[in-house]
Amino acid sequence: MSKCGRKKYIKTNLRQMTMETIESQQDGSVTESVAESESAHMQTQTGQNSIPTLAQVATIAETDESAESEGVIDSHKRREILSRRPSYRKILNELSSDVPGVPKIEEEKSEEEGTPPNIATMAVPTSIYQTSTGQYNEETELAPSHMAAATGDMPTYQIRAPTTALPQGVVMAASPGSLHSPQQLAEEATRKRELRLMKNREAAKECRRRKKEYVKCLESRVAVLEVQNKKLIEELETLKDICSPKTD
DNA sequence: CAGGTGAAACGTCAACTAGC
DNA sequence: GCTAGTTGACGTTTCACCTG
Repeated sequence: MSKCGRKKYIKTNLRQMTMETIESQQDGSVTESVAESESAHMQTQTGQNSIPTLAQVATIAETDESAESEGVIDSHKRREILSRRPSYRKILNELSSDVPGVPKIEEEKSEEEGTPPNIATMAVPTSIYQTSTGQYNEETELAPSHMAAATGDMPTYQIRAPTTALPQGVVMAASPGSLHSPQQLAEEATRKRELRLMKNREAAKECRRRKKEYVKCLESRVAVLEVQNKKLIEELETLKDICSPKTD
């Protein structure tokens, strides 16, 4: 098995193991509350798109097993198993409204406002074009970064910070209807694709950052609840001692 | 020191949701 | 209905650490 294949295997199983762990810890005290709140969010926030129950997972897994034995892998079934959960921002923000100590995930402001340190400050032409629906989209040209940030062979691309006013040299791109030549159409398609990729790249980074924050938050919550649980157990023991004195 | 390994981060795709 | 945003999955790269 290749390295990637192994990692994939581990990742997939890790997810499954996590679900199993939550199930096996249902009788636990602290982990239960976390798992409960987690699953509650999964079920309440997404409605029909919520994470399937463990029984459902097991059922689907069984059917999958038989299907796989026949050599048929249904990607839709896989999707069902690995269905989406609500965004980390939502989960955490809801948690924060329930629990005062839980911080909210805020939009990156302080760090990301202004020019990021590794942005290449070369002049990049930025144009804004109007879509068919009348929306103004910012068309940011991709600029290969010549900074040391690029460690790999692939060039890294940086985003110019959007500006509210139309910058100099802004070109109101022609509407799709006015693009005649196939070359223009191809260029437009390429630009759109690059823009989409660039946006998604940034979105993925942001998503990962939120996920890390979310995990940290859950970990700290577990720590707090563990302490609470310990205290309550001690209190219970004390009360037990008081209520049932030894008859020596 | 070269090679193996695991973890983390990344870019991309695709499915999905929310907002308009 | 369309579009932008979100996120799981996957493949790749990079880095640190370990071992022979």
